[in-house]
Amino acid sequence: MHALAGGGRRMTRRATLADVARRAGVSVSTASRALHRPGRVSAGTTARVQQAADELGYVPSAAARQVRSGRSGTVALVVPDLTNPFFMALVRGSTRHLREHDMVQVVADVEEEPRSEEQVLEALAGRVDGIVLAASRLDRAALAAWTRRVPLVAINRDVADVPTVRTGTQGVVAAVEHLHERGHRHVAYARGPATSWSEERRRRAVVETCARLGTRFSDLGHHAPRRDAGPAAADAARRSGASALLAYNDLIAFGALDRLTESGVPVPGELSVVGHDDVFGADLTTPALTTVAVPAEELGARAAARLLAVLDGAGGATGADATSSDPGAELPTRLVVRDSTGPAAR
Amino acid sequence: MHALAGGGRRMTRRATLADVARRAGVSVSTASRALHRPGRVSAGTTARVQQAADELGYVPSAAARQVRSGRSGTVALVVPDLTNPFFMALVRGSTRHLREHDMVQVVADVEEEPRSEEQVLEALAGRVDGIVLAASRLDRAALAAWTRRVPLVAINRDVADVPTVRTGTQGVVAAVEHLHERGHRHVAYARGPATSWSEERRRRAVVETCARLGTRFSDLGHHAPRRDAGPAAADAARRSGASALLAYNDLIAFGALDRLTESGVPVPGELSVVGHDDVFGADLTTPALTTVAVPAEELGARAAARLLAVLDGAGGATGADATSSDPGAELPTRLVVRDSTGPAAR
DNA sequence: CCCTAGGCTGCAAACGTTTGTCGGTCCACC
DNA sequence: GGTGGACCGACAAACGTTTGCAGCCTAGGG
Repeated sequence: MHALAGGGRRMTRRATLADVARRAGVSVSTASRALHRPGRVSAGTTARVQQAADELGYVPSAAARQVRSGRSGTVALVVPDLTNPFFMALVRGSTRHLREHDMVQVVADVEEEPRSEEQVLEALAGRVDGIVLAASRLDRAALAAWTRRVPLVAINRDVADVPTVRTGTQGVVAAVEHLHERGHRHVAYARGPATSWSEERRRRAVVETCARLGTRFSDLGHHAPRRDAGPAAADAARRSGASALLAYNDLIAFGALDRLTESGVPVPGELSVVGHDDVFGADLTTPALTTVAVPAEELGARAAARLLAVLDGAGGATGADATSSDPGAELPTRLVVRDSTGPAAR
Repeated sequence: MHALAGGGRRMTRRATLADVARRAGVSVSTASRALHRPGRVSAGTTARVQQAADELGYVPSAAARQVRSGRSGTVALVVPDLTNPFFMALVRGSTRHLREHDMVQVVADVEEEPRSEEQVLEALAGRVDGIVLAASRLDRAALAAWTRRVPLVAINRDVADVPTVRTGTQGVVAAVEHLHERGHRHVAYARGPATSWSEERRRRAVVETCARLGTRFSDLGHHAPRRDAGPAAADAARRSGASALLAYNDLIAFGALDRLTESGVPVPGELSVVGHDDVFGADLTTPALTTVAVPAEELGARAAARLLAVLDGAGGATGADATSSDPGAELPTRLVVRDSTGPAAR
C-alpha cells in the first residue's frame, strides 16, 4: 500500500483536489463529496477517490476551506511568557477544552514585550477565529480597539466590553491572615510588572487586608516576574525590616529563596516567604514554598469556553451582553501552607 | 478617531477588502495595493483607504492570502507533553527562531497519546507549511508516510528520509563515568516510555558504558515520563541493590526523590540519583539534582531552522539530501554535577 | 415499451485576496 | 499644440475548496 505517486522522491507541489479527481477519473466536486460527504456518492467511486487521495498523499488545504466557510477552526492563545510554568498550565487547560471542540490552538509567546504583543496580534488576527489574551500588558484603549477587530477574551484583565475570565484574591487575603495568626505584624510585598492588572489588584487586596488587621505594609516596588528578580526582592525585604515577604509570584519567591539560602538567612526562622500561583516546583524548594494556588488549567479552559461562546453566538455566558462584570467569570484562589512560613521572628 | 462603522455594537461579519474599497470609493485592487504596496497609489488615495480600513476595523484574511500564495507562514510544533518543562524550553527556542523569520508557530500538545498524535497531524497538515515533530511516538512506517504528505522535521527520532535534529549521549556516558569514579559498581536505570526513540538510545549508551567500566547494570523497566512514576522507580532501585539510580528524565528523578525523602533514605548517602534534561526546578530539589543538561532551546531553534531550509529549497543543511545521517544535526549533552550524587554507600 | 422517480455526478459560482495587464489622465517638454 | 511618458486606477484571472442546481442514467412499475 501507499505506493507513492509515480514513485517520485519529493513532490515539488502539494497534491490538490483537482489532481485527485483527475487520477480517479471524476470531477472535482465529486472528489470533494467522496471525501467529506459519506453516502453522497456511490461506494465504487468513493473507493477510487480514496485510493487516488492516498496514493497522492493528498492533504486538503485548510486555507481554501476557510476562505469559503469563513472559519478557520483555529483559536490563538497569547501569553506573556511561556517559560513561566503558570502559563504553561493555562495553555494546557485551554488546549484540552479546544480539542474537545475540534478546534486547533495556536500558542504565541510575547516574552513580556508589549511591542511584541501588538505585533503578534497583528499577525494572528487574520488567521484565527478568535483570541484568548492572557495577562495582556496592553493599555485599556488598545485592548478595546482590538476587541472590535477580532473576537477576544481576556484573562486577568478588566476592561469594559471585553469578555473576561479572572482569578480571585481570596488566596492573598488568606495569606496575610495566615501570617497575622502566626504573629507577623509587618509584611513586605514585592510587586510584579507595572503593566499587570492582576498585580495591581493583588497589591490592593494585600494593602486592604493589612489595614484591616493592623499589620504594617511595606511596598518593595516592581519586579520582573522572573526568578532572577527574586534576589533583589529578598534584599529589599530584609532592609524593610518586615518579618514576612509576599512575592507577586512563585518565580520571584524562588529567586528570593535562592538569595536567602545563599546568605544564610533562615526561612521561615528569620523571614517567612509566600509565593503565588503554586507552579510546578513550588513543593520542591527547601523549605517547600507556601503559596497561593490558582486553578490555572481551569482558567485556561474557562477562557476557551468563553471564547467559543462568543464565536457561537450573541456573546458570553451571561444573558445581556458579554460584559466584564459577569460574576461567573471569577475563579477562586486558595492558600497552600507549606514550610516557608512560620511564627514571626519575635 | 476609530468611529466604529455605523456606530454598530458588535459587527456580525468581519469587514472585507471589498467593504474597505467601497467605503473609500476605489476598487478592490487599489485598496489592496494601498495597504500593502507603498508608492503604487497616490498619497491621497492611500490615506482614504487607510482611514476606511481603520474605521471598519479591517483585518486581512490570512486564509485568502494563503490560498493564492500557497503559503500560510505558519509552522506547527508537535510535542508529547507540554507540562514537561523540557518541551517548554524547546518550544521557546523554536518560537524565537521562527519569529525572527516572520513565521507564526502553532504548538500542539499530544499528551503522550499516539492516537492523538495522528489526529493532531491530520488536523494540522493542511493548515501549516511544515511540521516539527518532537519525540514522536509514531512507528517508522507512519512517520515515513507523513513525511511524504507534509514537510517534516523530527526531533530525537531517527528514520530514513526524515530530516532530523537530535541530542547526543555524551551526558549519560559522563554520568556513568562520574558514578564509577565515586566508587559506584552497580547502577540501576529507570527507563522511559517504550515508544521513545531517545529512551532506547540512552539506555544503550548506559549499558555500553557500564560494560566498558565493568559496572553492574540493572534495568528497572519502563516508566511514564512523569513525576508520579518516580516513586515506583525509587522502590525498584532500592530492591535492585544498586548504589545509584539513573532516571530517564528529571521528572522521574523528582518523583524518586519524593519517595526517598519520604522514606528517610539519605541521598546521596544511601543512593545517588541522576536525572536527565536539567529542566526548570532541577536545582530546587533537596538535594539539588545531578542531571544531564540538554540544550533544549537550541534544539528547538535548530529544528525550526532545518524545517525552514526544507521549505525554502532542496532539503536540509547538508549537500546531497536531507537525510537523517547528517552529522551536523546532533547537539551535545553534558553532565551537571550537583548534590544528589556522592561516593558509593560502601 | 414507456414513463417516472431517484440516485449519482458534473457544471459553475462563490469565498477574499493578490497581481498582471491595460486604459486613461495629466503634465511637461519639444 | 502635439506627443510622449509618468502616474494612477480598474478589470479580471487565479488560488483550492465547497455546494446549489441541474442533468443524466438506470431501474422499476404500469
